[in-house]
Amino acid sequence: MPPQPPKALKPRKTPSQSRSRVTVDAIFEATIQVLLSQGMAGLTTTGVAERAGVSVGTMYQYFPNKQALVYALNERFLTTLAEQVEATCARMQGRPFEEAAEALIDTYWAAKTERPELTRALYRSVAELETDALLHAFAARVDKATTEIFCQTSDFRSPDAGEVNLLLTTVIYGSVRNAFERGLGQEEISGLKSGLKAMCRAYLVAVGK
Amino acid sequence: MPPQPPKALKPRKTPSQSRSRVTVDAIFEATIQVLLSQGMAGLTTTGVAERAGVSVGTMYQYFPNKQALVYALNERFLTTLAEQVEATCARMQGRPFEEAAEALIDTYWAAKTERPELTRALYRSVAELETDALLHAFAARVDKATTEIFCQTSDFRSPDAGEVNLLLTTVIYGSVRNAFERGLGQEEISGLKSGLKAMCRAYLVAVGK
DNA sequence: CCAATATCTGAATGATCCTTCATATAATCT
DNA sequence: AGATTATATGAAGGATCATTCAGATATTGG
Repeated sequence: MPPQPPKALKPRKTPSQSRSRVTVDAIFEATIQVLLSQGMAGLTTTGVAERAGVSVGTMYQYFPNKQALVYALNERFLTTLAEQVEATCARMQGRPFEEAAEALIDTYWAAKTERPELTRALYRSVAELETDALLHAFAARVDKATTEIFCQTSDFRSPDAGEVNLLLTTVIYGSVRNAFERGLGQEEISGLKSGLKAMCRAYLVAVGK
Repeated sequence: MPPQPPKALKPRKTPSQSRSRVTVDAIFEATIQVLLSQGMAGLTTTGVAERAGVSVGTMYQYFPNKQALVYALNERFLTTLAEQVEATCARMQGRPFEEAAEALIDTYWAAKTERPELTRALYRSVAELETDALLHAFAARVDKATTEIFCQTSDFRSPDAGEVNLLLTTVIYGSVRNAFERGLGQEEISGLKSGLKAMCRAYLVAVGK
């Protein structure tokens, strides 16, 4: 594999007939399954194809290479997450930021908790790809949505709203991830969640208008 | 490579003569260099050996396989970090927790900032290994050190000290990591650092004795 | 029903690269 | 110095896989 530019990560062809849409879905689901059971190291094109019940060639009709597959998978989930965050922000328009922050935490948490093992697998898979652009775009999109909330309803005094926004986003996102990467029990996890909320609330109150 | 048990991750042999200690150091440094320039995907045994100026066979005298090499590298850094954390905790014995928390943040931050690119590379490399045990041991060691501080000097009321400790550790560690994974400028980074401190402080004050 | 188009197949190719081992050189010890 | 142990060499073996392509099968539109 050539070191830097993995050719292209973009899909090769978009399905037009319904049977190919089924195929692509099957490939995605198979990728998830293999990722869950074998991890990124055990993810082979033939393995995924077999699990999906299609031939390798079919895979290559939609994804130019293996990494494009994992890339697309992550893109899918990040897009969904971004939409959920935007929805939460829209719903929280005009509410006090403490509430908005809590709602954001709930949103992240729910998204990651839905399939915890998959969450961990995806976190790992991202590390082995050229996903900087993807992650950056996601971060920008989320920042935009949250900034609107934090700026609109507020007149912060000391640090400006953008800074607070970056801090909250970073802390929330990072903490949620870290909470997942430790192998914690259910009680500890939910304890962390409410603790994180309390922390954000305390900070906002201390620094707030 | 067999899916699950990567044979052993333990070193094969410990150097006894001084020339072999030099060799092992060279291998470690070469691993770092390759990791920095090619990433985990471009890390090959022959590549590392070449960069280190030794033959592949030599590498295999000290590491049973490629992953053991990366494992050992991470182990080295985590051990150093754990020692630094313990030192910080020892130094902070008896001081108010707000100060202790700030000192902890400084310690983490300094460790990660020393070689930022290496930090990112190691974060990524860990994802592709069976490092659960390693990370768990590290987490336990750090938890132990910080717990002593937070329990000793304090009589918390509502959530118990252990919970607060877990929360702080998770938030600090996760936030530092996330701060690194965004590609931020120097000003934003240091803004985040002080913001994180303020947040921990606000939380501790709000919940504290 | 017949083109035209979309989708699928999977053996064969070829590249990569981890790992071994028989042999060589250097250090240490007695 | 001779024997023993430590360390180094790197070509060759062999396994794994990503990727291609020439040809088969299915769907659609006219």
